[in-house]
Amino acid sequence: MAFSIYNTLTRKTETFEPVHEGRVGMYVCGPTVYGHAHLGHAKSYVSFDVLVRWLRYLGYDVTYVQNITDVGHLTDDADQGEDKLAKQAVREKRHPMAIAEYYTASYFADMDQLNCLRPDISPRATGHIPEQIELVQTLLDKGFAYVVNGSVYFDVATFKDYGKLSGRNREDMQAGARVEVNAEKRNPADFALWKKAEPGHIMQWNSPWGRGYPGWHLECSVMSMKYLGQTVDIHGGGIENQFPHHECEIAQSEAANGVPFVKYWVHNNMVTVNGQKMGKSLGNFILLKQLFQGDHEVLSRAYDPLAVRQLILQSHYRSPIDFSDAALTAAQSGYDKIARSVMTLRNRKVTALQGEVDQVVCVELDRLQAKFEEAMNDDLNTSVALSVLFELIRLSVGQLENDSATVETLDAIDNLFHRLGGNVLGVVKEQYTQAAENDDELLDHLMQLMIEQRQTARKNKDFKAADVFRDRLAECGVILEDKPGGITTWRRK
RNA sequence: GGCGGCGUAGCCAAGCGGCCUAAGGCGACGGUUUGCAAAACCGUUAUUCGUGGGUUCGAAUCCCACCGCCGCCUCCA
Repeated sequence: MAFSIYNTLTRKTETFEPVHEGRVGMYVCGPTVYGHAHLGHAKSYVSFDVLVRWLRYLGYDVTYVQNITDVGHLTDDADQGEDKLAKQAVREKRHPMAIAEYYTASYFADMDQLNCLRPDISPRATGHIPEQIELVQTLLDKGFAYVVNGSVYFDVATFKDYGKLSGRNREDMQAGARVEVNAEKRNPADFALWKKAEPGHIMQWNSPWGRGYPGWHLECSVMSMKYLGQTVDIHGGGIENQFPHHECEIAQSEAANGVPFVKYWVHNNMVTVNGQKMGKSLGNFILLKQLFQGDHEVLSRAYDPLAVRQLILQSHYRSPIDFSDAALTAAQSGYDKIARSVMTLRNRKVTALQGEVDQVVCVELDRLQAKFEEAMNDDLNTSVALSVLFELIRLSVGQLENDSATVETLDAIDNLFHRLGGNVLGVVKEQYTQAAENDDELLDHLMQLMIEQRQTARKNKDFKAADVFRDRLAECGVILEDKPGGITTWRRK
């Protein structure tokens, strides 16, 4: 069965066939780096990470490009609103590029925790200003754009396909227009390609039209074309970007190139928190760092990044997901079960006997792999794929209870955990350690416990036992030092 | 006002015309195990899919109506 994916452009699930056989170019709208990543980023990038991993599993040579938006565009196309990066820069009293640098590093750190593979290319918008100017010039030359007072706008009336992605037409939008009309535009639906910089605007560049900065749809078109060609196989992003962002990308790209910009548009759905849209003003805005540390009033504890990943994969990427403390707790329990089962299996391999692979187990493994592949091929049904992992656990448990299970049989099971749970879903780790993330704190507590036990022995004049404590700890590389006043401290050797 | 989605057990969630008297996870309950716990393991937990009609030999799955919830249409992943 071939891989099928839902294409927003055609509103159908289609069999996936890349433009060039065996190779896939995939572009995903990346974050604007003016703050730490939040739950919405997690859902989006975990979903696309699984898509990349699945394509690679299928044998495609994937080039995954995800931009970093390091120039904060205006909040709308009218001459109002603020540049988000500049705003944050003022708040933090740092240069906008320092802000971008800082939050880019933060973003990658969070995505690493979620076990998202790094994109092959992470191009920065500010590193592609010449290319963006070039595209604007092309559009002007071809008559799809016009200059007004140092700004350049795309003339929507010249592009007949405008609205094909989002199912809108210009008439409807004019009827329901809410955005204050920018007097410079010929048509309210026209969008900025290049904006004239106001005197106070920090991030600005020279252009044929004067000092200014690029419109917010431009960077994705330019960087997608530069690294992946005029027609990319997959362009992904959040559903909220379907209009106007992606619609505008299509318009400017196809007007310039005369060929389709994207073959498959893939959009993932949004997250809610406790049933409501996540928003800064609603008090339910959760950053990933807060989630991983349990540092938020709606959270009862810290959650393992991979448990969060598992929660995301439990539902479909095109369905909205509601994050709640209860949902996270449930996902954490499920994740712990997988981790413990895999650990138990791997530990057992050390002592198991050598021999033949159990053929009955093999047949079952083949069945599970087929079920997994079928689910993933069906528009990435990660929920069913994940359920296969739990079936695999049951199979594994059965073998662990069987004293004559061979290393080879256990290996075959582990191999499937590794390939399906690890390589594809990214919830099974390569290596598990008993140690917690915050080892130092744990160590402190354990040492305190040890010292208390030894104090009790000393109080009872059981110096022999007290010495055994000290000697055994010394063997572990820990030195105990008895200070005056009955205080005992410890240090590493 | 325009566009789109959703409503399946206590909770999350898959299924999208017959294999469904509906996966999987969490929780709960009963049992095995345990000095007691924890963990682990076994079992039970929806004859029914928001409500009411209709189409069909057959519907959770298609159509209509109604009720309820959510998102997008302004930057947002």
